[in-house]
Amino acid sequence: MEDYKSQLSDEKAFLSGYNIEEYDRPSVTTDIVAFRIRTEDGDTYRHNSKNSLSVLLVKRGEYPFKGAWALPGGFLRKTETVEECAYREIKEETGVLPVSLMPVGVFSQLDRDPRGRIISNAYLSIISDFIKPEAGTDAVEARWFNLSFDYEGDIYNLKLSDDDIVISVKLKRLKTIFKKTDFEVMDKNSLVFDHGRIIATAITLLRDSSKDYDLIFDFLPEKFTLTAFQSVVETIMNISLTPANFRRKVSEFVEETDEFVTGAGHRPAKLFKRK
Amino acid sequence: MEDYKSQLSDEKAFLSGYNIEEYDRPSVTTDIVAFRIRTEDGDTYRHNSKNSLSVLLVKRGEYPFKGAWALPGGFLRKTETVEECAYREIKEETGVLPVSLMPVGVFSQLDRDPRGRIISNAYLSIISDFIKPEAGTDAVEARWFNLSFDYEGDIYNLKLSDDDIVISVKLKRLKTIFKKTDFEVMDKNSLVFDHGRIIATAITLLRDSSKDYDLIFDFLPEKFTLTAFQSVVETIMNISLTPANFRRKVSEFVEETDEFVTGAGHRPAKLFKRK
DNA sequence: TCAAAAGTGTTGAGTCTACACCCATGT
DNA sequence: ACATGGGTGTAGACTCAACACTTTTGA
Repeated sequence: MEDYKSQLSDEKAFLSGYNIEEYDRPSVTTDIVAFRIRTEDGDTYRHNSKNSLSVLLVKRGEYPFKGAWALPGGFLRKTETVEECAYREIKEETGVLPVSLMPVGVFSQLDRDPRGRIISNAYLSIISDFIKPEAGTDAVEARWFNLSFDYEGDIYNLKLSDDDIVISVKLKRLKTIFKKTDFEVMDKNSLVFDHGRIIATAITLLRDSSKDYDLIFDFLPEKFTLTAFQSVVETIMNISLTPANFRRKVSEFVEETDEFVTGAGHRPAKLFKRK
Repeated sequence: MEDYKSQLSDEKAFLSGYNIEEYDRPSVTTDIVAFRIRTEDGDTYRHNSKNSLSVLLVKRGEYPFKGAWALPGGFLRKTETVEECAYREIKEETGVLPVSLMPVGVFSQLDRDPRGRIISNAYLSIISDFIKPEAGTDAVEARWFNLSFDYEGDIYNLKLSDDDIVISVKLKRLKTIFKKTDFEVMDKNSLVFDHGRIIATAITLLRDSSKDYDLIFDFLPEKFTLTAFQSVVETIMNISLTPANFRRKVSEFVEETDEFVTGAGHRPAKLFKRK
């Protein structure tokens, strides 16, 4: 430490002569995989409504892949961190503040973008239906696509659909020395860039991180019924649970309120808060 | 999808006119937090040797911070992915192939490097003592520093030491909407750049990821005793375990061999393999 | 002989799962 | 009245921490 401090004036000289522009620099972007639980309407009397997990795609307004559906995202600016960039992009694109924003990984394959060397930092974002959108949304066409992500062995099938649009991606789960789950897209051209791979990685992270229920609350309003809570878990994990055991398991994470939901044609449900 | 395909020739025109150099681009580096279990020698008769967790630092040969200890790492090259860059750097610096290489996160604070806008992708690497170093090591001074990382409440203390050199960093654990554990360095100048923050994040990830024992095997040779296995877990997690229960818990992850370790002054220990 | 580590057995507390069962409601 | 979801109780299986105990060795 001492011999470094004695050289501070040399260091100043070095820095004033240093020109960062002389070195190779890639372009850096963020892409955001924004998740939302969409409530499907149907019979409301007696029956609870069903949920589905959806992800936000935007229609590209510019080349490359103009007109194709892709993840929202954009270039990193000079005066912001990567996290701030992700936050700004999702806010511009959806008009809402994301409840959470979690790093998914860095995607830097040489051929991932036809414009050249562009590195993407992917973020997982959760958008709550219970937070009102702000004004000032970008005028891009954005749609929530219902998502399914199933597997047989190492082969995964990602399906994004909204009305008549269906995007299907087949992926293979890889084991690498990089430990974290990684996927290889088997059928190219189904989703632009490497966005299929990014979404698959993000949904895997979402499922892994949901195990301690921490992320689950981000999909819920401040006060919720345990059935709503359970339904979000089931939707995300694509499993089904028994209510009796679920409510006991989560009891340590929630706190009763003295409010109830009535008018549903069955016994009123108590509202809970996060503990 | 269709209206995008009909525009392929427009897209070609766009791409041929596109000049990536016109846009802001940051410099991109990787920094590697390489961990190794160091066996401390002492009495060998009857007593098992003690382990300690250590991390690799290199003495900076260039400005800025010339002469200070820092994480190994370097700039991303044009023809490699971020992962390949991390792999190349750690190989050049230690002369060994890392057994694993796991992404820790992206560090992009505006003021993290005095040279200008430089984004670092941090990787956690595990170096096994049981893999022989290759030739062709860079001629930089590199040393393994013993690591301790304790906390009281939200305040964490990171200590790196080797012989007479002691580097101490005090950090605060943060709760953010970015979910993943993040730290803020409280006493600047103790470690150059934001390397204190990076190491704290990496050791937290190492401990979290060790819970399923997956990473633990990377510290071990192909065949090992259950006591050696337990000792690695204890060293990393900074806890102490009872052998009887440990061996039952890990039995599902390992497989017996018919070999034994003898000559230790007590009952021979059976060697196990990863299942 | 004996200290140290290797390894097995057991007990009691706690947790998890499946399922039976009652409660409260609005049409 | 009754179907539906809300909610509690409980028996048996399973898991886990603590600790007593036996085995094997080399100086």
